Amino acid sequence: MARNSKIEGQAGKDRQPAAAKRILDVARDLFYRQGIRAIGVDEIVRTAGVAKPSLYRAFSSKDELAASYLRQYDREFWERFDEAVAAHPGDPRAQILAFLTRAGQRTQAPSYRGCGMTNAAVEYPQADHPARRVSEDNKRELRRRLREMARGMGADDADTLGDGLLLLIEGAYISGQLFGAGGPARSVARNAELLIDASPKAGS
Amino acid sequence: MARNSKIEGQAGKDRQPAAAKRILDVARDLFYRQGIRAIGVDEIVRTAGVAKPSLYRAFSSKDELAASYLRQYDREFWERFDEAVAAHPGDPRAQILAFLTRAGQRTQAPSYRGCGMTNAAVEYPQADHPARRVSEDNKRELRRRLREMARGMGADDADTLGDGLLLLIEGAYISGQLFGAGGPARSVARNAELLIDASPKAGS
DNA sequence: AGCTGTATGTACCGATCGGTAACATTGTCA
DNA sequence: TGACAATGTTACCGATCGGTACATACAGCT
Repeated sequence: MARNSKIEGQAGKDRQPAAAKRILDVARDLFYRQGIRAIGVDEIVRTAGVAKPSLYRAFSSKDELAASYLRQYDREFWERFDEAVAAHPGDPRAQILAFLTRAGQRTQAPSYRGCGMTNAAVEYPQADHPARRVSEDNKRELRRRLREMARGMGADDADTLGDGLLLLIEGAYISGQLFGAGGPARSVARNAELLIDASPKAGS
Repeated sequence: MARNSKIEGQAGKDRQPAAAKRILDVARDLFYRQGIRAIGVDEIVRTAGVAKPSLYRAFSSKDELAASYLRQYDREFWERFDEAVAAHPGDPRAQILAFLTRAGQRTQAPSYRGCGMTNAAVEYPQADHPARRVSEDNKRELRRRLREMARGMGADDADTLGDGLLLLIEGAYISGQLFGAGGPARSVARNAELLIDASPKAGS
C-alpha cells in the first residue's frame, strides 16, 4: 500500500522490485534461525506474502537465494569486524579483542544461532554449492586478516596465533548455539587475550 | 552370500538382527559424510541393500535412526578421549594435549567432515530433536570433563581454561571441514598448549 | 482513451519425502 | 516336520520438495 518510492532514488529506475527485498528479508530470517535445508521455498513465499514465481524471477534457484542471503551476511559480518578495527587504529590486539567481546556478547542472546556461513558450510559439504562458496571465501579472508593482525602484534609465529584466534572464534560460534547463554562462548575474549599474551613475541 | 555366523557368539542369541546393523553402518557413513537432512531413507536402504520395512522394524523413525548413529558416535568419541587419558595417568595437561594432537591429525584427512554431533546440532536447532539431544548431552559432558581437567592442572580459573579448550576443540572440528588439509585445525594442539601454559596457576 | 512493459498472482508439474499395509520367502532350531 | 523369527517384495499413502506455464493487474506514456 502507498507508494514506497519516497526514498531510494528520485530517478525512475527503482532497482530491485519490492517482492525481491521482502523475499530476501524473510529468507534471511528463516534460513538463519532454522537452517537452509529445513526451510522450503513455499514457506518463504508464504511468510513473505508473495507468489512463488516472484521468488524465481529474482533468484534463479533456492540455492542462489541461499547464496544471496549469505552474501548479505558476509557484508554485515565485515561491517562489524571493521567497526572493531576502526575503534582501535594501529592496535590489532585491541581490535580483535573488541571484536571478540562483542561477538561473545552476541552469543549469549536467546536468538543466537551461530554464524550463518559456518552453519551453511556444515549443511552443504559439497565444494561446488553456491552457498558454500560464499562461506569458504569469507572464512579464507577471515583467516588472512587474523594472521595479518597477529603479525601486527609482533608474534613470532603469526600464522599459528592467527589460526588459534580463528579456532576460538569458530568455537564460539558453534558452542554459542550448542550451549546458549552461560556457555563457553562467553569467555572467548578472555581466552583470546590469554592466547595472544602467551604467544612468543620478537621483542621479548 | 555364504554364512556370516562364523564369529559373533555361539549361543543362539544373536542380538540385533543383521539388517539393522547394515542399516546403521550405512546410515553412519552417509549421515556423517553428507549430513542427516541431505540423506533420505530410500537412499539408505538402497545402499544397504535391504528393504525399507527392515529399517522401520529396527528404528521407529528416521530421527531415531539418526539418534542411534549419534549414540554410536558418542561411544567412539569417548573411547578416543579415554584412550588419551589412559596414556598419561595423573597428567591432565598431557592427556588433553595427546587427545588434541590426534584430533588435529584427523582433521587433515581428506574424508574429514567434522564432529558428527556438532554437525547434527547445526542441522537440528530445535531442542527436542532426538539427534540434538544426544549431541547436547555429549557436549555438556565434554565441557564438564575439560573443566575438571583444567582444575587438575591447577588453573586458578579452571572454568575459563576448560571452556577455552572446548572453544579450540569445536573450532578445530569446524575449520577442519571448512579448510581441509592445511587449515587452522592443524595447530589446535599447539594453541591449546600455549593457552594452558598462559593460564594463571595457584602455585606460581 | 489505448498501448506497452513490468510486476505480481493462480494453478499446476513430476519427483521425492518419511512412513506403512499386506503378504511372500527364507533360514534356524526343536 | 513344524514353528518361529527375520527379511524381502510390492504397492501404496499424503505431504512436501523445487520449479514453471500462463493469466492478470497496473503503472507511465502518447
